[in-house]
Amino acid sequence: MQKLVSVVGTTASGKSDLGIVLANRFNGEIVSCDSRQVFKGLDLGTGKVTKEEQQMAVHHLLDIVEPNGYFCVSEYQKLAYNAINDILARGKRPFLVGGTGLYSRAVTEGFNMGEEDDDPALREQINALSHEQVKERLVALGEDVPDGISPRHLARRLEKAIKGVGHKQSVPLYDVMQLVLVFPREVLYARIEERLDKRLKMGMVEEIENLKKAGATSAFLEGLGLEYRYTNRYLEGVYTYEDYRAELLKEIRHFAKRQITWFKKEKNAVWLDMTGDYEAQAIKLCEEFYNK
RNA sequence: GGCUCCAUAGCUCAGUCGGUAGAGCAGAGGACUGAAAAUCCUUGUGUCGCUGGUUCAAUUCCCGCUGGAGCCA
Repeated sequence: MQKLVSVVGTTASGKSDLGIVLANRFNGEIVSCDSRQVFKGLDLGTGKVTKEEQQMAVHHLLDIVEPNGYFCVSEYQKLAYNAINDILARGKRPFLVGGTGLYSRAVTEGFNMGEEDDDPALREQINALSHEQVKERLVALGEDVPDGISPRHLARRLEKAIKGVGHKQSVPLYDVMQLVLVFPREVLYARIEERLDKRLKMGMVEEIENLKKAGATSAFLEGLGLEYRYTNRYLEGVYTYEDYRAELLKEIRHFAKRQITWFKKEKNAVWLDMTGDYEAQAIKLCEEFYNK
């Protein structure tokens, strides 16, 4: 099995920078693993690497979807597999770098997603049902209904049950080592705040204002969450600037917490303490992994 | 200087017609295989400002004190 190093971590944990260091050190290329950076024009708000940084190492899977467009895990997985295999075929090393846990897991664990066709009509039909009705239908189909599952997840289960596409065993395609970048909580929160203010100063609000002018819908921006959702609301006059900043800051912290919860279950993971000499450690870990 | 109001969880506040108290937010933990920066779930003991009094019993009533807000001068 070919080797794949994956660099994950919370927002503002320094993934992009470390990715570039490792790619340069090991003759590698970066496969971005970020559900929002795939969109064109979402730059400051997603923390996308700059054009200059993209010169420092080859980056894949950035700017591949138009704003307002649809994108999902299965599509990501396909594209990521292609990018990784292409990099390997050219004798280089792939580095999966990004904070979208579901996407990275789809690749590192090899989710078996099959060839399920989108069925917007069915989804619409299910979305029209109440949470209780969805439960009843699942039970009627003989499916388990776990406690505390969110309405959206349950709806998706019903969609799968109706189509008869069950949960298939994952099939990993690569030998994976994952680096999970971690900061102590207080340090992370301070970094998040510092970075938000930096982005605001660099014109994040204007970026999103321009996206709106170019036709990005409120529904699209709202669905993206965080920077895009709250900046959109601010531009629509829902918040004062002060409340907008405070609210967004809080939501980014919540998001980071959810990411940590997710990463705690990652397999083949090494947690990298970012307050130490993490670059040297990461390089050493990669060397050991490649020589294994 | 006089009068009035306020003082309860990290924050904003509710409440106890006297039997030691509860919401929202924050914080913490968790779920999540085709929307994932999304979508959800769980979690609240704190000298009820301090002192004294009345009472079987006071955070709740009364006196005083301290701090804050307002009004009159």
